Amino acid sequence: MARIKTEKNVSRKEVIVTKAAALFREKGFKAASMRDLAEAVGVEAASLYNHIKSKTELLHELCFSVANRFMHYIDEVEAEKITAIEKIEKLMRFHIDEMVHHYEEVYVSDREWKHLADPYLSNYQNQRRIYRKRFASIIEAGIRNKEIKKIDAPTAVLIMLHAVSGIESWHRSKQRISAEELEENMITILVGGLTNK
Amino acid sequence: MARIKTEKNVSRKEVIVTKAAALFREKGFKAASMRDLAEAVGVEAASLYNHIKSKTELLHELCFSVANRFMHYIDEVEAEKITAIEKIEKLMRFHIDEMVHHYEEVYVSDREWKHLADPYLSNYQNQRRIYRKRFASIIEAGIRNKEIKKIDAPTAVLIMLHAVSGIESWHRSKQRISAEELEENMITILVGGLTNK
DNA sequence: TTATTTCCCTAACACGCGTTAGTATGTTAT
DNA sequence: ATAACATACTAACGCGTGTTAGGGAAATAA
Repeated sequence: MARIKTEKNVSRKEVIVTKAAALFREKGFKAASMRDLAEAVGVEAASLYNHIKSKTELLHELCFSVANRFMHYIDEVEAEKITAIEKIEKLMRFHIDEMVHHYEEVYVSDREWKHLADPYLSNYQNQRRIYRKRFASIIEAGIRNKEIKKIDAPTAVLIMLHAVSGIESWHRSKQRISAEELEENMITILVGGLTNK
Repeated sequence: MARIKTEKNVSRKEVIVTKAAALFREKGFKAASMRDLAEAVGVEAASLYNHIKSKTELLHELCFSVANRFMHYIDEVEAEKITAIEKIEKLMRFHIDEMVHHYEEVYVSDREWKHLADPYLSNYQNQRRIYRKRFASIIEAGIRNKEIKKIDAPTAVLIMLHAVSGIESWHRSKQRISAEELEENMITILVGGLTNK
């Protein structure tokens, strides 16, 4: 009889969630079937339901675990006594690291959250909106004390956040350059594009 | 009896393709059903098949019409006798305009091409790869004659192209700033981020 | 008007989906 | 060894999907 393999301190549910992230990333949430997932896990589809409540629950878990990580990090950064540019650089490095090291999860939560159902959907959208507002506030503070070019802060946030998702292509292209080089290049262009002079 | 309304010089098929773009953008290709599309068009699902061959054909048309526009434009730009930075600025402005004025199509072709079937899939992926290579070559030329910072060109391309897709949020947020302001801000940050000094 | 073509309808198909019920097997605790 | 539990299986459900067939209505051509 097949059995879901677990390593120490990893529940069977966590194994499923992880495999789901990879599958949702590859095929998209709607196109990925529970039978696909079962096969990836090495078990029959019905057996998954001993560990999870529904397919959507998998998406919840992915989206909110990612969202929480970003929320906690921006809490930290906001509290630090450093320049606006330094805050933005820290945030961007965090985004890049997350996209590099937790690729599947982050990608899925970024692209597939539309398929969440209320009340999770509105909740998620709210968190996203708030996060962007807080990011924009940092930029605006930087503009006021002339660290940063006079630009529209919300637009700058859009650019920053979406640029990071380009790392998807880096993953697919088999990492032609190292993660560190990737990070430095992105910081150079993006933070450099904001900085005054 | 219901009938698909057409204006002059617009075929019924074109009406369907346009509505499909809006629907695929809103729900995603897989989640959008032919019955949804039929309702949007004002007709029964089966009736659509008098005008189209399949659901996938709709995706083909969208993806390749967008891809062709970008390919033709980069042809033009490459042929011009202007600096690398000017070429990049022209390309970026084109990307932004396309994303602003043909939002649904461009968005769909950017996010849903995964659901194309071979041979269209490989064809599309190829075109994309080639386009990015050509874009990167322009950047590399700019680096050689010191117009542009010493950065990894393919990474810069990723950033540029993905940043543009942030315009999606601008569309959803009901266009707080004008399209022109949006464009100028994006150019300032992105082209500014590349430029040497 | 009549003949022809274009378009849309209803009905139905085969299929894949997420999920549940009921049962058997393997693991852990007594 | 035996009881209790966790986890897997098979079988099946109701539903929504893309698509086809065949017939009737509306527009166009004669």
